[in-house]
Amino acid sequence: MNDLLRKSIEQYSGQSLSEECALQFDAFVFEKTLDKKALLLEAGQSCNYIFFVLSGSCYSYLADRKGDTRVVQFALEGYWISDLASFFSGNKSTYSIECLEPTKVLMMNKAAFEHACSAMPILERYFRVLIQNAYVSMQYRMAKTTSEEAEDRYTEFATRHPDFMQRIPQYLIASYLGIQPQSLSRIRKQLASKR
Amino acid sequence: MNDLLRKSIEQYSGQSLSEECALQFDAFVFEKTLDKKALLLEAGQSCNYIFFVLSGSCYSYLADRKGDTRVVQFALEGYWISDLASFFSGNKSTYSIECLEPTKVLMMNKAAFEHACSAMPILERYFRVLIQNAYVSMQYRMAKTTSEEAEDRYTEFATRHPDFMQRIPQYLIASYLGIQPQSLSRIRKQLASKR
DNA sequence: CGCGGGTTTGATGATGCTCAAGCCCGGTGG
DNA sequence: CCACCGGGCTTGAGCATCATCAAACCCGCG
Repeated sequence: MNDLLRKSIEQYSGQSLSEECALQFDAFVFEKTLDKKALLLEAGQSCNYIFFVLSGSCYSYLADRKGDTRVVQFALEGYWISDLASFFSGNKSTYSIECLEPTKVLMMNKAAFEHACSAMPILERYFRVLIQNAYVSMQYRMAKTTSEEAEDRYTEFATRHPDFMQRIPQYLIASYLGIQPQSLSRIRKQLASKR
Repeated sequence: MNDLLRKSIEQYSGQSLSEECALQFDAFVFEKTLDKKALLLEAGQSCNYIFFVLSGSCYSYLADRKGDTRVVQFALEGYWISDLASFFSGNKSTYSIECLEPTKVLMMNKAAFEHACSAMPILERYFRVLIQNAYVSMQYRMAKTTSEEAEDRYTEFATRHPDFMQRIPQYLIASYLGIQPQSLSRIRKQLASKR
């Protein structure tokens, strides 16, 4: 089993993963390598997999009414990414997922997910905690977004995710934060002159 | 067992609930009745319960840096509400929860939650799906909030939650949508004249 | 009747968007 | 090796949206 994944499982489940479970899990997933700009998922298709990023990076997004892309999530190594609504329901996905760099992912389909979860309680727990955390931080981010202004959102993002700043182009960060790339450029200029 | 709760469990878990499980579950929770404006939780305390609303309504909120309250979630009958980060971690809560009306809730503490989940797989599944759904719709709401403007957010909210509109004061809906009550008033005026 | 919470209305101003142009830099093809 | 191209970042000017400050209004309740 991949080391990043093992660490993730043990960290979030709070339990250690037996060799047996690790082997069993590996049978449920497979690996795929993608070029920069390749799509892991295209909006409108049904999303049949959840993806665990082994190396590289990607992001999910949707098109707003004007056709501009709005970033929903970034995923570097060690993150899961998918369109969960589509994955669980089988309906068409609303998001697309694109690679920012050459990327390696592990893929797991729904049947595998269900089997793995019911066969190994540690996994059921792992995914529950993972989603719980994601939900909690999303709720918090939402409250911040509606109450704070662009500059604060940017500085908070920058301090919470210094690793993202190095590898993700500015215009995508702007989109994620809900501001225009021009505005973000001005904000950065502001901040630079402040200190 | 309360009927609303039974329906909720059966709907989200996709399974029917045995009488035995129902009785077992009831042993894990207790009921409480609160006045309008009473607090189910005060920010800064640790949140020891998750609450299921049997009748009445309430909402969670936090104070932004200016001290204004920002609504995070509404809960009518049949909804769960809590500060999950605090509930699971034991840390101090960032949200407060207040009743909008005289309200009856079921309360379940963390030990009961863990026991119930491990004793009854249907519950583990129920809560996982519940949180999954909450996460998915939160993600979607986030994308909308950063891309659409106040009027669109309001009309979407109004059409998705007609039941909320009847019972929740405007200034709280405004807060939930991230706009000022004055602005919402003007938006409503606009919309009224449009048709 | 008067108080107070919630909603409305008006005037003004700030924040961030739009449209438009220029710049920087890495990649590609001649 | 250089010129060109294009994607991303920057800068400027004008404008729309929404926040802020302030006051009036409405209405249920003690």
